[in-house]
Amino acid sequence: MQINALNNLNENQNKAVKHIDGPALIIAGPGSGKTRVITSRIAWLVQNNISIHQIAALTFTNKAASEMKERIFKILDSNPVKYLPNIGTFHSFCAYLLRENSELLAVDKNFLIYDNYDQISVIKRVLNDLNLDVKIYKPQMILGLISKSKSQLETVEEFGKNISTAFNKNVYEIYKNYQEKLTQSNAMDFDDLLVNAYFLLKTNINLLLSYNEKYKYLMIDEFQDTNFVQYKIARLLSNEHKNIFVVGDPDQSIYSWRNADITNILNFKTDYPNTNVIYLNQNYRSSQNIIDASQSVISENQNKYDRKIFSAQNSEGNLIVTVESYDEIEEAEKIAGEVNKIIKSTQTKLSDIAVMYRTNAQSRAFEQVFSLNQIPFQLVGGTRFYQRQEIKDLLAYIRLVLNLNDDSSFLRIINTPTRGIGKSTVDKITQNAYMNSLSCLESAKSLANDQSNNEINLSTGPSKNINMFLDILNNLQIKSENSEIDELIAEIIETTKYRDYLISNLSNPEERLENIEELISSITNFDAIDPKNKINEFLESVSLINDVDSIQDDTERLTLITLHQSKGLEYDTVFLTGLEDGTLPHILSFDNEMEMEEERRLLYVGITRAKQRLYLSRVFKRGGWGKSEVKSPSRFLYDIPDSLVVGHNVNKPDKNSPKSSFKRYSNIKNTDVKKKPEINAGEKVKHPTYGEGIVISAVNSTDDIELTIAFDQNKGIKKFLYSMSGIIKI
DNA sequence: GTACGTTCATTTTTT
DNA sequence: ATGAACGTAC
Repeated sequence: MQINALNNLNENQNKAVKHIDGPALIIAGPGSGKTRVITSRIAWLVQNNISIHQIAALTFTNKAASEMKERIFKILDSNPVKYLPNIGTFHSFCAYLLRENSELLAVDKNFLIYDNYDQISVIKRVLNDLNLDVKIYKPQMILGLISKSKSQLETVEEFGKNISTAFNKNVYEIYKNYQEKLTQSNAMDFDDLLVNAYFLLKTNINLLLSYNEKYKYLMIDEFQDTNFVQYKIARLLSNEHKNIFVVGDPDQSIYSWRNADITNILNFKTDYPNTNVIYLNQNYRSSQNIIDASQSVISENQNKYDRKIFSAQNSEGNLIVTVESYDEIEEAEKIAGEVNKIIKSTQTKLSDIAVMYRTNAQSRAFEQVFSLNQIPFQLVGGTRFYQRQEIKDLLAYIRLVLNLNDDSSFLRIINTPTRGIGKSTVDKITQNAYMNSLSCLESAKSLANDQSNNEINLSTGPSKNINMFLDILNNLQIKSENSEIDELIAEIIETTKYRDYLISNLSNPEERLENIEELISSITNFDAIDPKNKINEFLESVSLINDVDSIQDDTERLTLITLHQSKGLEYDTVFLTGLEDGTLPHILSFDNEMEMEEERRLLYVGITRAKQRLYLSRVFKRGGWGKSEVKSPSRFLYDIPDSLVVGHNVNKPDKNSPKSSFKRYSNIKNTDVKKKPEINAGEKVKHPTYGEGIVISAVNSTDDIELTIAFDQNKGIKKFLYSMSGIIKI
């Protein structure tokens, strides 16, 4: 077997790759080739007669897993890798373990994986059952507490033991009911996958031994983002052979809100006494200027891993470019222009360019403007394909047909399309289900048919409608048993008149119909490991992978991606956008020092994705929910030295004043606002592009004046920030 | 009881 | 933009 991956490794990388016996901890900076080291090591092991099946490689994100598979695939030049369940995320690996050994658990092999949407729907139902206020017991927050407890391997009972406040007592009740509902629906949430896999291995010694025998070598990428359960699972899997090889960078830890635990790295050496620790501080990715900028940002953190990253490149590279725009549309337009310029004047391809942002909502403006400018792009995550209403509806039908206990799906589609089963009937169904420990479907069936037995009564109209719905389900079930999945979907659309519903009730019906077509083709083309189990495998991939938008690598596209998802990736040119206080750092981390440091690491991750060109973009005003807010520059921008930046630097106007005059964690003033004369409604003004107009209104905002101006001819009414607009009085 | 229009509040990151 | 909550018409 010809293996080329081991060429061109430096001394330390080589040492890491060839360190075979016992535990190894690789602390590596950005761009040091972490994934490359892992894949090279796998290749090297294979070269030394270890079967690829004896190696388990666990990653944190799907992207990382598929990247790794792709690389291994290239190195080994053969394709069993594609289907290997032992190279993947922790979650998919655990789901695999659980399904393989479902007979040891009290669960059906085809358990469902409840995603965030399903989880929230369950929590809301529980709150309804228990008569608790959604405003106080915010579902997302409750889920956070439950997740935290689970990832500490605490049981529900243990959670219940340590409660002092009335609030926590209710959280405990919610948690208990939540878990019961999941069990009843034969479903697991993301944390259950990990927890159950852990207990499965922990309590079945023979099983554990067999997996220790099976997986002789264990690799973990992005180790800084593992949580407690994941670490415990890793310990079990490496229990016998102790060939555990982990790679991580504490400065890139950005998932603490998901209970990622940095102490896993710190304790590693204690837990594995013979650990070989290798540091990789040389950066092979970025130019010196980019590295310098990243260092200047990260070095302001108190909790910093102390080390010096140095570049493998000789030249300093391009200066970092700042982009300043009026609002998010102009930001997207300027970046679109810059992208076109780069494509025209350099060798850079669209696939070498990424636009990154803090929150998914920020992708909207880019989608709009790039579509308009015919710049092909690929949206990673975002309002994901599988989160779309019409897709969720159809998947809910499929899920319910396969598993009648799936209450989340039942409640989603019981009246979608509307079929005369309104809120009060649904309330009765869930109430009856709660009181008699029934699934919602059973509850509905009994309410509609044997009314004598229940305290709750339905009148004839809703009863008839429920039975109509049950008939539809029955027919679909029969259909599902003797036809292909695309026929089932066609049948669903047919019998529910979903198309009519969609056209008359939802926005953008054409787009939604296209999405349904895409769903059908992606199911049809889905490559199942076990073809007989195709639909279940597909549903699992929908919950766990959720990433189809990013699989299309056949055409040249620019990438739109959140900073979180960008981890582990690299691009020739990176546009970091939304560098405003409140966006990055996000406003919700303002009063928490730890979270603020994590936001800083997030920017660090973003900066270090760039190889050659880095753009830092911010706006003066960002729209949210109808409203629009004046934004100050991100406080992090002030940490990047002037000398590294070309364009308008936030530091420049303040050049002579000492930096300490600037209060880091307090409200920062927009220093870029020019001194301006008064301007009032009714005055005549001139704009550089739109020409002459009349001020309709002039409203003072934090640091500026918001102008609404009506222009001559057909240019219409436009809004500006005075300091940015170039508007002059005439 | 249901459908449908209006109003009001919401406001991160992901497996 | 989206969903819950409320009011109104059938």
